[in-house]
Amino acid sequence: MSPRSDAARNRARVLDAAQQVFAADGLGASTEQIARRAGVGVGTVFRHFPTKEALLSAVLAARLETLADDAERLAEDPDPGAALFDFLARTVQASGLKIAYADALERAGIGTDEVVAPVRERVTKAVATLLDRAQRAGAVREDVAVGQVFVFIHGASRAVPTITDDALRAATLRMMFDGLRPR
Amino acid sequence: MSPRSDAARNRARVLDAAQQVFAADGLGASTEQIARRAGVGVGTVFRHFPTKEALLSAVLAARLETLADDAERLAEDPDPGAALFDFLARTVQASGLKIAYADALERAGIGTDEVVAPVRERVTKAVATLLDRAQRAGAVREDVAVGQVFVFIHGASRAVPTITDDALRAATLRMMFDGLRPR
Amino acid sequence: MSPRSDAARNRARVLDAAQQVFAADGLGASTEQIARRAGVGVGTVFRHFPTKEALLSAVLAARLETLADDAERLAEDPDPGAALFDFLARTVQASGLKIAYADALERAGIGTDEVVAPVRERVTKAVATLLDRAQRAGAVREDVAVGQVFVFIHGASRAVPTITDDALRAATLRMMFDGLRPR
Amino acid sequence: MSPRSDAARNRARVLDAAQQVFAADGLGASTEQIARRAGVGVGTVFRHFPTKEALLSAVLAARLETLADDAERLAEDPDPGAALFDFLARTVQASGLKIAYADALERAGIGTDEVVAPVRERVTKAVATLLDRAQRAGAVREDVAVGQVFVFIHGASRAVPTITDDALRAATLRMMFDGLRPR
DNA sequence: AATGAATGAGCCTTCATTCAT
DNA sequence: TATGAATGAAGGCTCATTCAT
Repeated sequence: MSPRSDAARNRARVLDAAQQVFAADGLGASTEQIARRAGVGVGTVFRHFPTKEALLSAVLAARLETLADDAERLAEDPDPGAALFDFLARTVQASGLKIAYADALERAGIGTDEVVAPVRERVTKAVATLLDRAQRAGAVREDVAVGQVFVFIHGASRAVPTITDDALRAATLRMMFDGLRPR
Repeated sequence: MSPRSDAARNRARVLDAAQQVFAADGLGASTEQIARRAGVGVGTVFRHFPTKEALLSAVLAARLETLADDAERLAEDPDPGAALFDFLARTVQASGLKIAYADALERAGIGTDEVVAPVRERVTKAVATLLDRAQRAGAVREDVAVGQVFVFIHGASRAVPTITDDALRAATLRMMFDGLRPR
Repeated sequence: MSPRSDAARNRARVLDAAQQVFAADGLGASTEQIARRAGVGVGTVFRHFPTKEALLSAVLAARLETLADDAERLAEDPDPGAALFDFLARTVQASGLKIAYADALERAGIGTDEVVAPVRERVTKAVATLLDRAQRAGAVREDVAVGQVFVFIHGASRAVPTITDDALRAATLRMMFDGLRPR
Repeated sequence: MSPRSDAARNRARVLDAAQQVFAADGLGASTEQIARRAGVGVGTVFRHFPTKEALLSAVLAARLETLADDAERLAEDPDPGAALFDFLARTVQASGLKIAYADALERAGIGTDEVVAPVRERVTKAVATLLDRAQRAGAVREDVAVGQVFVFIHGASRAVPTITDDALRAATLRMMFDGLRPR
């Protein structure tokens, strides 16, 4: 909290706070609120992220970074089918973001910017690999394109977390992604 | 025409305008804008819907009303499986609301109020019937509950309309709902 | 002050307040301050003048309107020389605006907009007439162009009002404008 | 080089930068911007000039210092009339400050402080000498006081530099100062 | 002495809501 | 009942100033 002591730490705290607040209150949450949650002044938020959009982009990028990590790690899983569906489940269930993530995914302009674009490409590539392997293993329909997988993620991220019962939520998630399997 | 009917007409115009504006610009659209679109003053909007939330509720209720109508009509369809999936596709593809609808569905507080609750119950009942018949006909998994159907609707409404290519959108929709079918 | 009672009156009050406040505290004065002076809420200021620039333009336009009126009235004066110098003195001495007026005159972008442009043209024309007549009467150098007259006005408006002694201020003003006379 | 001279060099750089930035962007320019231009951190700016006002004063003082130098040098010119008018023209045309200079001159509080006061007195004295000599030589009206000369400088500094055409600007300047000459 | 991150007051602007007409 | 002007709380953002390093 002391000035200068660690700018990077503050940046991270703001990012964290933003993640939580956006998740809890939607993208409309005020910068003030985020600053409070991060334990810093508004000015600090704006110093690190000059615009609300920039903050949003950063949150989204951080989120996608994690996704990419997950996907890349799973690309080496011996069971390609399980790997893909694991990835999907983990992604949707991931604590925290939820709404903000999905919201951001669909907001025009966000996700197109220079901060997010590279990460997005990385995730896309990783998921494409996951998908390809799953298809070769016969665990996923042949006619599924990566873009569709992201639509599934988007939809599931939005809707499924609204279920509070753990078992039911898991079941619904599985069911929705079952649409990707061969019949 | 009597003042009574004048008022009724205005109410309808506002509701219509709200539907369009929310669909086009999101729930953040200003009341002013809705009034302009409806060709009335802001005051009139507030006379009919004392709060933005009330307006939202009314829009949602109207939307659900249509859904219920659809569902009830389809309940008499000779092919129960087709009936359910027709209903789902129609619901998601329905022009207009889309995002606003889904947004509203998940906003806490909305959909729980006295305006929406009854309609919601009606839709639920109608969809339950549709679902039950489809299950009896073997077109849908036995272990699906109505609640889950709504989660599917919610997710699909959010994500699928972001696809601009008509054929791809339809295919994705079908694929997602395929998760409801028996394997 | 009551809503609706007289929107036009409120607009005028805001304009008046803006004039005074800008004159007293410079163009940087806050809208809040202007609202307070006008006895209205900030929202009202923005309803009438959607932007600070718009308010500035309006103030400037109002000011120029008065100038144009003055100039046009004086164009019929039997003594062309006196007419021009009267106009100049009156313009500079005019209570109120002072700083804001001159500031606005030089701010790029302001004075070029659609609100100010027409009035500006009107003043220019009127002053051109005044100048022309004064030159024909031999009261002003032949080689003076209207543009230069405005530069004189601008400079004098800025500097002369800083003199508090009435007689000295008048004398200085006369002296400065003497530069326009034939030698 | 000793820390002493380091500090001195920095002070000068800041002053220089401030001069340029104020001239280019007006007194509203941010301290950050000035620091950047000077190639130092904001902290350094504030170490040397604890307040924006202090910085402004310093800039003004530096400017007046130059003026005083000019005036004192010209006091020995064999042609007293030419000397005064040369001084006036040079002062107004002086690249750099222009607007900021004039702004500062009229802002209450600035120019009255302990930093500026002494220099101001020095300029005043020097200009008084210049004026006196010019009057004795019959190049300037008898009834002109030093204060009025400064008002002329102020007004001309504000208005004349807005003219972009070199010849026209010079002519206008001459014309305005002609007001000081005997008729 | 220099640095620049942190701070928070303050600015412009938007918008739901009220209420005189 | 309809209207739209008025209101003021909030929101995003800027900037002078402080202070740990």
